[in-house]
Amino acid sequence: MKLKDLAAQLGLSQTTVSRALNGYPEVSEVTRARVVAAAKRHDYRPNVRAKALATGRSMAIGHVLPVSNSHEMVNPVFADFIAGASETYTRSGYDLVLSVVPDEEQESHYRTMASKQSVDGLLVHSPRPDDPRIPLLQKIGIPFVVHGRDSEVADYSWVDINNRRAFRRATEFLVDLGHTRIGLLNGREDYEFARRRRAGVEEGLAARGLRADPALMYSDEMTEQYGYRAASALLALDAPPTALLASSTIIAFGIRRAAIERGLVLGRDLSLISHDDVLSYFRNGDEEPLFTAIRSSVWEAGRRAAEALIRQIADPDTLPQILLEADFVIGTSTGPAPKTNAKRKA
Amino acid sequence: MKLKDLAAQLGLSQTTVSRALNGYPEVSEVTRARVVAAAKRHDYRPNVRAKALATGRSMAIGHVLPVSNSHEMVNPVFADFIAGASETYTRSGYDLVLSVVPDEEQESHYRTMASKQSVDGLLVHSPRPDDPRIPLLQKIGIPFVVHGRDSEVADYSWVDINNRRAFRRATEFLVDLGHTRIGLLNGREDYEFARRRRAGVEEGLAARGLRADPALMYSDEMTEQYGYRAASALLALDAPPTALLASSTIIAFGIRRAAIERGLVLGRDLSLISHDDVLSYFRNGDEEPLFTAIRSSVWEAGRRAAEALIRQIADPDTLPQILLEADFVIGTSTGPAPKTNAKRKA
DNA sequence: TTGAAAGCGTTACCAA
DNA sequence: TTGGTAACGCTTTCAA
Repeated sequence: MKLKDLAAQLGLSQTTVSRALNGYPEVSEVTRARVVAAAKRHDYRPNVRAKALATGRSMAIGHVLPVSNSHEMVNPVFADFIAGASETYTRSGYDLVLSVVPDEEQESHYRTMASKQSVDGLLVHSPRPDDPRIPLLQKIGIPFVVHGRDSEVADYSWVDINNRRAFRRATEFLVDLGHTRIGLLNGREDYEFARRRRAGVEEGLAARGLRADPALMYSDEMTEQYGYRAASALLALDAPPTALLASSTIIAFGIRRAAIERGLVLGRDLSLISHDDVLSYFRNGDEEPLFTAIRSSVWEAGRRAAEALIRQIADPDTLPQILLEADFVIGTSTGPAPKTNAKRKA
Repeated sequence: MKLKDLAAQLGLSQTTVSRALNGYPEVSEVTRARVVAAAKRHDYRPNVRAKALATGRSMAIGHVLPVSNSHEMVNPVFADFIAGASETYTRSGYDLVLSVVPDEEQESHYRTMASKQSVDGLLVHSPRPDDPRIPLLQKIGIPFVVHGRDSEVADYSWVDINNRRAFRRATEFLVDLGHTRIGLLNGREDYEFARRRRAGVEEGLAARGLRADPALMYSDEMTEQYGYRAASALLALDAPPTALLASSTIIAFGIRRAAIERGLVLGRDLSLISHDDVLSYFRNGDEEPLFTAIRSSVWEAGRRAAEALIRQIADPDTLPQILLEADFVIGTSTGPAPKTNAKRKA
């Protein structure tokens, strides 16, 4: 059933039917009611492609997920973020066009999307410092919202986690448990989020009168192997850390492996806190565990980003804004610092 | 730059330019070369919407992810599956249109997609037994591939994990470690995958001369709370299980919580194997840990599903087929059965 | 308040 | 091997 047929059925012109269905004011209410009823009766749905061509709007929003080829893997937080966004899009009649693209093809992919005109707006994930995608999109003039941000001051709309505060809080939490040697297994510090996390750790230590020990701080691509190797190195030190902060779940897997190998029990011999981690809880035994809480937060962030983007598409003069700065830390296997420093063997 | 402009520039008709660019044979190679060069020079990209309208093909494939409202959450395996699919789509020029839809709106959502004609094919996730979506799609006549399957015999193309064999193997593995009381925290057994998992466990026990104990088998919506409550109940038994099989990562979280609360150490006091789980490894210390392996498998499954779907779109007469029956089990915190049955207190 | 007709940017049919 | 022109299904301008 297409517009033409429907119009013929009703003895009206396509124009009128189109207007009636799209809520234009210059249609008599009597006519509109008739049209709407008929449309419902015949289960008429406009062909989106034709509509898109005619209006110039595709009613679709693009999300481009970067995957590092080095470890071909999707960061799990994206799933919840996208789910939240999708929910909003569906409600507003937008489609979500997802593409998973290797890091190095990001920029060309954005160009393609823009010139194909297949989406009305874009959601940018995982920005890097001075990310070239951002000026590119600004130049192209396509509305976009960034999940994360590429620098301290950002002149675009973004949604982010308060990485600095989260890691500061986690650090203070550990110090208050009695830990004094706290290691950080960070992501690559040429990413803004990683810099902010490191800054948070340093602030937290300073706030408790401790100094950051560079020997306990690692930074690299977030892989399981990295977590394993770095943790192994740290645990082999004469004065090994009693607590570790991991910048991702994946890294935490590696840490876990290293700990198991040495016969260490997490939470007793070694405390572990991992951001965007879903393994365990600060608050043991709560009915609403933290891992549910964080996933909901990410979900919510996706929702807000989507809303902002839709608003921006509708009104391109919308000013850039901070949409959400969620504040959470997820803990896994934390406990007080052990009384002795004795290294254990597997 | 549109086709018209490009044609004008070249002093050719739109028809010829279009043909040259789309690889039609009836264009002289000289002309084609000229056209291709000019297109590249002007960075010409056809408008996908116009193309879609003209061809009737939208070059997009829809994935509809179900979320249960009860625990608003996305199953993490979808992320890898979709990433794999996306990779394939991108290479073939397809877009991936993702929608996350509450369970109860699935069917109407599929109808909408079909009548909007916004996608050329669909990927169906999480089928239920006698899933109404499947006859619906068959009736509509839109190509689709199912991630999972809704019954023992399926007359459509699907990709799935060999749930039965995986759980059978896991069970045998545990028995061989000396476990005799093995609990199962299954998903809802009105899903085919859960039935198959249960069958696998029963087969595994039978193969080792043991009988399944219904008192050790639970089945419910896969939530953390369920995992916690069921595990707590099991661990409070006079003869508690020494090993548990969890049907999902989320359930394993709950089990972990229950175990911690009772002071049990996983892998020593209680063995835990969880399907689609990424927490730990059968093969401790391997350089390629199993959790990487499983994610790659799921990724690969997505890739294959996508390829099959594209093939089916190109040739609607393609016969339904089984595309992959991946065979793996992921273990977390497994170890030999404890010598004593003494219950420990937290 | 309604309708005719001209786009929107392609592809595809039919002639040349 | 090329080109003219009618679709594709809708919106939107302009007239009535």
